[in-house]
Amino acid sequence: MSEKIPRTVSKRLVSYYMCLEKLLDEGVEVISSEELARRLDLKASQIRKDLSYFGEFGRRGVGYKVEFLYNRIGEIIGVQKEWKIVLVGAGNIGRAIANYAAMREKGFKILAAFDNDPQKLGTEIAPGILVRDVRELEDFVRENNVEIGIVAVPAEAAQEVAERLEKGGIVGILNFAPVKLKTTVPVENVDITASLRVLTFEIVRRRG
Amino acid sequence: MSEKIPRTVSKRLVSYYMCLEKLLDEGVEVISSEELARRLDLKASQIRKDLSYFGEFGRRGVGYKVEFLYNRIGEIIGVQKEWKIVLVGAGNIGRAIANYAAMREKGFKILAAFDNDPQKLGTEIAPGILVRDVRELEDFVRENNVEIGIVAVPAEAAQEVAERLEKGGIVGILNFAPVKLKTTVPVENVDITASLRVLTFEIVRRRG
DNA sequence: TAGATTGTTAATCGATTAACAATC
DNA sequence: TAGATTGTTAATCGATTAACAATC
Repeated sequence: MSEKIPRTVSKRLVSYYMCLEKLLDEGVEVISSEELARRLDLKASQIRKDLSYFGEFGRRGVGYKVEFLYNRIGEIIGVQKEWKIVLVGAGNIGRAIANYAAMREKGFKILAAFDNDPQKLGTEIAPGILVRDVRELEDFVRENNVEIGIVAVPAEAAQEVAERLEKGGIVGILNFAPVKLKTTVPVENVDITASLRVLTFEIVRRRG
Repeated sequence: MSEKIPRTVSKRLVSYYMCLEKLLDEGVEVISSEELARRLDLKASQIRKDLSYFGEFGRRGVGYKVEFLYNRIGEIIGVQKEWKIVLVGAGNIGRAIANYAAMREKGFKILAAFDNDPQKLGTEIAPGILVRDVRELEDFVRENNVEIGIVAVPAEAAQEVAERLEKGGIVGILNFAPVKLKTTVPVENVDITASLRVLTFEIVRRRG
């Protein structure tokens, strides 16, 4: 354990966590790396290697206790606490995110939404989530110790929004705008059009 | 050119295409691999290597003609035609996708939406996109030669929907449900909760 | 021509996997 | 104990990068 961790393990660790959540739900108490690999379509040795970066969580000859491993991985990836979030952009995507119940259940709490459309200000984009003036963004983030900003504004506005989030003290950004944000904090991108293009490329490739 | 193409180039090729689109918009006519790399935060040699799998598109001592390269990559990744799409699931995410104007502009045409909620049937989820009964899904896909299915239903229903799409003759799936679909056709996944978890993992990692 | 930049090779780097000793 | 499965090493595989000859 405790070498340099490959960048690729982050995504897999998250997928282990989600799979263990499901197993917990199914009432499975112990699982082997082999069986977990089968479910995730990976190699068992890869799972064991990935876990070994962080410690020893299993029992030889037996496997992994689902609940124990779930909790350990949860600690590693930072699941324990509630994350405070602001949503910037109250358009279609913003509304979809705000109404996405699963997020709240999993510890992601959207404190407020922001937009620059006067028509939308003061309305509720989702139950309990008020739309505020984007000019208040920086102050709100600072005053409420918001940790994550979700950027759901048009591409042209995204970089500026990111900068204001950073100035407010945000520590991570989930970006839905199709631009590469220049920031010092980590950014995860969700780009639907790009995903569709990767998909269609794969389709034409298979056609030969 | 024409060796086996690394799986990682797909995503990059798409990002080259999107960047060239922007350059075209800015009126840039010629670009070097060095400058393109700077914009995409990659190494110039990687871009040249990636392109070399598909042919020779540049001019030594000069660079790449933006429009020419844009068109060539467009051909490679399958941009030329209009892709016919159905959307399954008329909830919040479905509605956001249906109303996402950029998709239509980029050649992704949603022919219809499907849901099992009687309340929604016959309504328009977006201008010109009717909500139909999910029981008609397979026939509709077959009759209209639909190529891509977007799955925006709850996790429990996703696998069944995927199977019906496949039976109808779909050739690719964009999946928003947090499950690993078992299919024979290519699938691209968009999982917002998973993206948030990868982001928060990165945040706690940087905190040390 | 001289300077610039490609296309491609070969070296490096990093990630995956097989194999197996340790051990429950 | 015998059988099973982990944790870890070492081998393999694949992807990135530096370097440079080709050439515009």
